[in-house]
Amino acid sequence: MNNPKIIESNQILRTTKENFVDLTLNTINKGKQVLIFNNSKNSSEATAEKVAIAIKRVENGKELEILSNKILKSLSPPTKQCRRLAKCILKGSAFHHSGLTGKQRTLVETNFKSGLIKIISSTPTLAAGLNLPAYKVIIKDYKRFSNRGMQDIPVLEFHQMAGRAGRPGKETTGRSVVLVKSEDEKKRVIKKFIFGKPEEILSKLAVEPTLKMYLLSLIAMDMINSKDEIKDFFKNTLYAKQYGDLEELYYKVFKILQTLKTYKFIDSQDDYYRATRLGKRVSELYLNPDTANYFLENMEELKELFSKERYSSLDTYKLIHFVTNAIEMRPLFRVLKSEEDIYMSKISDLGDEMVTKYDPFEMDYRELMQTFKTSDILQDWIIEKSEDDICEKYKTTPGELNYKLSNFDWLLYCLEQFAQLQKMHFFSNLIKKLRIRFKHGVKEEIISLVSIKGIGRVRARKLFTASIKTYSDIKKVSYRKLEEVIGKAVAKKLKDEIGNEYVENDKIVYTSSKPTQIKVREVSHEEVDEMVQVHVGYQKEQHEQIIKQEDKIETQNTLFRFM
DNA sequence: GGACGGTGAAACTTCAGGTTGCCTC
DNA sequence: GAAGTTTCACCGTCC
Repeated sequence: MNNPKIIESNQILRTTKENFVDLTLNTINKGKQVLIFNNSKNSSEATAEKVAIAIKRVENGKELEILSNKILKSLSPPTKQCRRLAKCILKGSAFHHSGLTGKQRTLVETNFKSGLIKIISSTPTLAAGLNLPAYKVIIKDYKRFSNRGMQDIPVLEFHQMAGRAGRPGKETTGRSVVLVKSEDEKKRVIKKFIFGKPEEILSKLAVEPTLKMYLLSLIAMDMINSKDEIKDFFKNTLYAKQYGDLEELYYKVFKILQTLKTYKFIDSQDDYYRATRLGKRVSELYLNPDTANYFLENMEELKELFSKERYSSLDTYKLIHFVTNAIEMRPLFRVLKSEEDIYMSKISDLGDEMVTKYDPFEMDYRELMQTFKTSDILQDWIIEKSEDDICEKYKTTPGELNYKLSNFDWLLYCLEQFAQLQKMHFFSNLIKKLRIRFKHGVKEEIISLVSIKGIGRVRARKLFTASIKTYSDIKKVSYRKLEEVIGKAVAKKLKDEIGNEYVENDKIVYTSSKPTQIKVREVSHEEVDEMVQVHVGYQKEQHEQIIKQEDKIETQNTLFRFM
């Protein structure tokens, strides 16, 4: 292969797509670091891999090996993505995108800052927010796929990326390189991105869901209550300054106030608006009022679903599907072409049974398929499918899965709160249990085991399979047996803490006098219910106290602000 | 002649992001 | 628009 021809002109180097490897190697050979920006996750991984392959020798091999191991062990068992990243890390090259877990991202970021990692190939995640400067920035793609085909990224974003070059206080210069294919393209890029004007920042206040949320929270905090205060507030926003059309904004605001009233989140008297107790809670939960209303409207039906003697896994699926339909779960997992048939038949089999019925005027069919795919993924998580299997089956990544799980957990929490407010204690307990299952990704039968410190879904399943099903089983079982199941280190820790035997100088000591620091609790199925009951009772008590105080304050005619 | 494996061209598919929200120990 | 993946036709080899 010929050497790359690199022509320097202004701030742009003309080269070919393949030559980013040479550009990178040139820089790291001088002991400096490189950031490479790509337009897709796949591409950022492939780029990091290509660079890693081209690197023949690394400094700090031992430290990189340790880091590579940490990356690999950040998920148990490691996924394909973990293995790919760990392999790249051995050469000091890494990729960074939303598919990485939080832990992996932090490891990549901190070790790039410390200088151990020399190259990060990333999607635009790194351009915004994170302060990770490097001597050289390579913008491999300045176009990105959108609904209208490949489009130039915004000038502002280009500047964000290019602006990562140079490390203030450490170096006096930095270099940004953008890869183009022709002289004409080079001219266009210089004109648009280097000398062109960045886009104006526009207010999104008038976007209805946003406006609805903020309006409710402003009223709930008693920041604006009267019609005049509301008008005055919006008159002074960036939106009003930019668009000037206040009448249209006021029209929207008062239409939304009407909706919030219908939802019973606010009430009004003589053009004075106050949030109801429910409205305040919705605002505190930071939940979109439409979602809150959607939850509340369907509470009875959901409660019915679980009031039977025994509920089925299909009932749980219905609940998952119901929550998945909340706007906060958007964007949902995309349905691939090869999966369309699966979801079409799923919809024809189960569509009518779901709590949320399909309305073609509200949602398109593709999105409907996505609600089922997302529900399937969440369902697989709580029946203990491994992350690797889930990622492989649904073509997704651990990072995206975690993100969706945390969103889902928050929505379940909101649902649980509404159940409590409506005194549906049985239903609220059930959601609490489901939240434990989502937190750990486990079936109901091992909930009690994952409540023990140091026991996650993998170890809990191993214990359960070995007939060690409860806290007292752990206490009763011999250290040797425990060691066989979950390994020496964890077994020792558990026995030291909770067992009637502990390990000293590699010898098992039997005792009943060792001071135990019990950080764990035995929780059987029945006990989970009981604990939840106690907890609910306690919360109910607290809630009643708050209400009493609130009434007292209100009767004293003092402005009560629910913080 | 049929089964199998390797190869390469053509057709098809996919493509970024990730706050905050809550609770408890 | 580009890169990656899948599909398919074709060819050579082996039994």
